[in-house]
Amino acid sequence: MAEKYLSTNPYIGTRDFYPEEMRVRNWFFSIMRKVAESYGYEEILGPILEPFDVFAAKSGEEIVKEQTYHFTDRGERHMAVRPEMTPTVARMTAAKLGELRMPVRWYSIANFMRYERPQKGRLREFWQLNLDLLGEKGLASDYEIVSVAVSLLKAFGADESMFKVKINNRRFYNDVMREVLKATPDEMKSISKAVDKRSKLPREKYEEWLKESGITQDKIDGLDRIFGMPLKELLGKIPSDSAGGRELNELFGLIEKTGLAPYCEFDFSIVRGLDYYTGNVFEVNDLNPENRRALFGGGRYDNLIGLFKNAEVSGIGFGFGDVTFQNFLEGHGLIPPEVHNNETVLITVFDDVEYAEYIKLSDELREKGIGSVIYSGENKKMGRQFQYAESAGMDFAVIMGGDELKAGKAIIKNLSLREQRETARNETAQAIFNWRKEKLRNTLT
RNA sequence: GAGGAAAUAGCUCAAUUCGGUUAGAGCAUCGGUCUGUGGCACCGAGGGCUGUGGGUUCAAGUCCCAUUUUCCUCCCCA
Repeated sequence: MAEKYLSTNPYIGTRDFYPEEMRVRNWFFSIMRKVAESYGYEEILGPILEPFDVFAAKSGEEIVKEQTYHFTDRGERHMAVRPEMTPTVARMTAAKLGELRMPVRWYSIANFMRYERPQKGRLREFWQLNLDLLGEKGLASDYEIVSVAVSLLKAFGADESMFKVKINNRRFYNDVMREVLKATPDEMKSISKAVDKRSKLPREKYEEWLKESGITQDKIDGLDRIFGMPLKELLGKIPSDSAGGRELNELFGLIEKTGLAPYCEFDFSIVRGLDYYTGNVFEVNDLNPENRRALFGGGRYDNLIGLFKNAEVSGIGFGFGDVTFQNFLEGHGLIPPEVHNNETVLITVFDDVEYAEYIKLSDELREKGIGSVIYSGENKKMGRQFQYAESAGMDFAVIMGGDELKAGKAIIKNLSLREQRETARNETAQAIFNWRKEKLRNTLT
């Protein structure tokens, strides 16, 4: 027999956002927006569906073949639910190449889907801040992107003990593999896959993995020597005209002269899964041992626009997922308690005041930009009314009983501080506004 | 795609080695003590086909099979 009712569970790997969850999400995305805009980035958005081919060309085999939700529409078009934003950004840039003034600084906050087995820090539907700088090849833009990444985390109160930006370069990586390790293109592929595991896997397993791919002990030892070398030494071992080496060297030159040095480090194991990266690539890691996942991943892509137009527009950017980020915030205790409140005022009610008076008060508050709700429970004990307000996350209550009404006054009560102030009835909105501002100042200092 | 663990009230968990009356508690919710100041106390109430479907048995929350979901690990990645 069929089940009597439909399941209330959201689809596997997706989440419902109730007000409580939505508040947290809105809070951190609004801070991200401010940071992005402080660097001159403008918000964009694209459709959730793109032609399958937009992703097929460059996103990496695994993502497209195994993890994309795709289907044929009624017009026989092969469509995919976006698993990432960058191809859409490339398409949008290519579409308006002639009229866009370069460089373009864009960001978006959007949801994506990947058909995967959900686990810690990874779901099937996730949201992501995506930020890209297009049309500028110089290292200043690489630096800027790293700087935005660091600023984003610092805006939440994170410091260098909590995260690390790990930087490498695709071209440099290839040069080192070829010149120092003398690896063939085939070997390079297998090594790339294993490199990521080097620090995570037990040593024997790591070696076993490599040997299975036909990598000799000689080369494994060579790899170890490479990983042991600081960037400067490695740079000395490859030809001085290596573009990747120069890019990496210049980027670190800037980083060392500015405030970013404590947050960044060179890490030869950062390769990134997406196929379209060409130059500098980076990953931001949570240093909390409980949340060993990359918070961001990003890098430079030189050839993506070329999919759509015969033009060379280089871009650099990153994606910053909400699932791992929330783990990051929770893990480091960076979600302030006020986030769980909303700015709504409860108007408490008394039987010795006509209900119409409360409607008038509520309308007045709304007109002045203060959201309010009139208490509507059966039980009108004051304690009950306050409890209701607090559990609903409201920050203020207004008390206007018969006595206050006669005197032309009202009492505003800050629910979290449990303090109250008397105000003239017609200045209620202003008084709440002022008190909220005080509160904000206190939390900022 | 591979492996492991789990699923009992809205939430967190109980339910006596080996199946045995009517499946309990805390928290939360609602009502009351108590309509002028909420985090306390006391009293009371509602809420369960024990994830779903089969099977074994006189008897299943408990044992077996399947299935779904959740969590974890791997692959991969944000």
